[in-house]
Amino acid sequence: MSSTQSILQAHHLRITDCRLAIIREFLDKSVALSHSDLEETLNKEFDRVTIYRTLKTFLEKDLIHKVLDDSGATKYAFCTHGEEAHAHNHEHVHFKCEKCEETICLEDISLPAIPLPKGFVKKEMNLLVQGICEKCH
Amino acid sequence: MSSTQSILQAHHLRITDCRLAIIREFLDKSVALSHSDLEETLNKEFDRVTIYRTLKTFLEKDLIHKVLDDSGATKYAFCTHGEEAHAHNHEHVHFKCEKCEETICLEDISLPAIPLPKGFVKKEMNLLVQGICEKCH
DNA sequence: GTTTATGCAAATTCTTTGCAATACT
DNA sequence: AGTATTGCAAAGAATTTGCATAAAC
Repeated sequence: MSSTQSILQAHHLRITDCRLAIIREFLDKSVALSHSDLEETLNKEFDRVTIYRTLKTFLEKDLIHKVLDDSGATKYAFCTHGEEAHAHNHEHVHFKCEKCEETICLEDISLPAIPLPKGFVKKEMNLLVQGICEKCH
Repeated sequence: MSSTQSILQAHHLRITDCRLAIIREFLDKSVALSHSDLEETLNKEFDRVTIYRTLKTFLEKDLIHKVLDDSGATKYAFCTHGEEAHAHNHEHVHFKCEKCEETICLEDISLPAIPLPKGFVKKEMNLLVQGICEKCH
């Protein structure tokens, strides 16, 4: 059994071609992908609607998470953290290149505590750094 | 001449009712607003398309900036920083309440330097903190 | 008077929903 | 066999474009 298959099993999801293909995309590319990125790459192998539903399912099962983006398009990235180890890691740091528009996860960076005004409770933090990546320099 | 009018003049924009109304909204509410927020509040006083175009113009002239949001809707906030003083302030910290969905600017917080991988150049940073605000607690 | 912004219509794109057929366990 | 997933059609949002009219300078 392939590792992509066991990922689905671990999350109590049925093994289907579309789900396997989408997981493989995330693992191969290791950048944040939008619905339309997937639609293009999978080149009409699966219905647009199926891709929407797969992304929604993956989100609910915490296989992927949303990545903030200023373009309007919702992007997603695979949650690579081992489930147990980082189950409560709700802090994400991403870098988006303004030229190639690729967004990558900066895994190793942790955010400092942000002093919030009184009465505010933090649940999650997302930092998006924008600039030029090493490939486009 | 009102202050909203002089804001437009300072950015070399013609003074029109729609532009004045949208600026007033941002100044009054002091939270990040989406196109549909404005459409509702301005209650059909202006065409949907005109609001889109006004937001686009304001973005280009740096009167407003995009605020990251995980809902898919693009939100905008007024650039309150005095232009000269903070012209190069490309760091934004926002807090979004998961209950009331309001997003506010945390003006006074500055972000630490993020150690980027070699070859990466930072242009802008956006931090979105999500949780519960003091009103919804 | 010239230039720019607006409103309306219409075209695109993005996303969701319902339902019957199919695939998974 | 029973349940969940898929594909197709179609509906509903969100966003953009073209063009004639109206407003700003």
